[in-house]
Amino acid sequence: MRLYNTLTRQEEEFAPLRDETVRMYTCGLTVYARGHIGNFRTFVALDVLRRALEYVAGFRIRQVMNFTDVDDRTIAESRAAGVPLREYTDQYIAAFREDAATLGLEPVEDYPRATDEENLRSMVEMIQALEANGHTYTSDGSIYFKIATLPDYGKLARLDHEGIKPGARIDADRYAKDDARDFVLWKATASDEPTWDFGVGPGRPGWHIECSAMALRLLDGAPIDIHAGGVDLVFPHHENEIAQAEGATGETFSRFWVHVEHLLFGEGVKMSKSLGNVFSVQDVLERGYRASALRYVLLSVHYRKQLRFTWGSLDQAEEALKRLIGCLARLEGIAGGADGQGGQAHPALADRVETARRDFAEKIEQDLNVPGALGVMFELVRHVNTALDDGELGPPDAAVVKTAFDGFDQVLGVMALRRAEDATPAVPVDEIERLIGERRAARARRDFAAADAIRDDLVARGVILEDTPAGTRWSLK
RNA sequence: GGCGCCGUCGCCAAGUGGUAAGGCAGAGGUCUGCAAAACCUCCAUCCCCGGUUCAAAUCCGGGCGGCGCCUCCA
Repeated sequence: MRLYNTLTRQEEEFAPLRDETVRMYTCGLTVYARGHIGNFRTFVALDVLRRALEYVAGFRIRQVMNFTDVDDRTIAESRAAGVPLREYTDQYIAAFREDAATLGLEPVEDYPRATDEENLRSMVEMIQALEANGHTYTSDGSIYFKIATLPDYGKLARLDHEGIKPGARIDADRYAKDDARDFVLWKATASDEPTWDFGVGPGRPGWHIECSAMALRLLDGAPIDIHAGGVDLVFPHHENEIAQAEGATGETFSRFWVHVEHLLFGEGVKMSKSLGNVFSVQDVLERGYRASALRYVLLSVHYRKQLRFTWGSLDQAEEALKRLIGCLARLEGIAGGADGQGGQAHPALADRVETARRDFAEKIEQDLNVPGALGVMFELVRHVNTALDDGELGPPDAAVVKTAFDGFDQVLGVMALRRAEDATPAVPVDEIERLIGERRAARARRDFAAADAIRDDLVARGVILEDTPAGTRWSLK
């Protein structure tokens, strides 16, 4: 598996350090609001990374994704809502889980929250280690990281001191800092804010410390294999995570850094809560699009390129997906078909399938070239459809092809999602089947008006009927 | 002002030195009670200008355009 590593700005061969198990930390949401589809672009891309490492490269996975449930925003919003912080963030964690399931994200092994006591304690321990190593100073009760004490500070983002934008609002804190880029580790809190006191004085954690501490605590120490997140986290968040973890332990924090590019909305500005141009997964669903189409869109651009999202892209994805699912449905009709006339396998097709499997894996192993892999899959779709049209594809072939598609979807996770959606149609399945039976009878007595009425009625209720040589097939709009 | 990424058919998007994958849309055809699906055929020389090379969308230089980071942010 080759992966682009932000640390070296190069593609490198990846393998886990220990036990064939990938120890991966993924920055999750700050839960002051529902995540938007830009956030989920990252999460879907990292889900594909996880699946590729698991099903293509064959590694075991131990992945941690955090929830930042304490910061200026969460505190401010929960206070505005008149709800305790924990209770306030609970609802957005629940929303995340719902959206993640809707998009078919594989659950990761651990979803720690910053405010869980064992996590706060490990943050305090890390701060104490940093103090012991001389990387900190205190100002107005807050503890800061002094970047001047770490010679290779900036190695990830590659920003030098002169790169700081003149006039930028670099000193947002009320507290005095020695250097504009010094950052807070533990923030002395106002009296009416949540406060914890586990050894470095009363206060709350700075944003960056939680990830360093939780990654090392939950992934058995440095170095972890992969640390990932959206590109906007490169600086300052990930740079500061490195400073904290390496300043405290003296060891490399993470071997690989993977960053997912932004999703841009419409004419091309990033989707972000602060810009107010956000749409959630639920918003997309409410506009009548399917989650599977959204996942497809999110998948269809390489993860290191900006993805320009438009509503039209969902329409295109929907059509592409129908082509894919249509082929699968035909295949299953053959595989389970009573009219299967037996066991002649087609070596030419078997070769095609084998080639496609190999090419697909090759694309994925090349820094997750999902669009390229989709191309491979669609070429196979065409060949399979042709064989199907010519009646040259029997049950044994169908099974082989079906297995290949299942393999593709272990990585893509989009067909299974589609299937799950179709499993719960608005019209009960037995009613659909009864109506198909009635229509068949109408057609048999050449009462096409009645037959068409049944079909039209079902279309109006979101169910599409298609007549094939093997019988009538239904699918959801 | 500093750093970085990107610019491929009407739309989306792979390809990064050997002569342009795939999806959507479109045109014509086959099949079909109709419809749909499917299949076949057609549909680009890669933002511009220079350069390197036997050979460049792919490398180098210069433009033009877009976006991101430098500040909370996936």
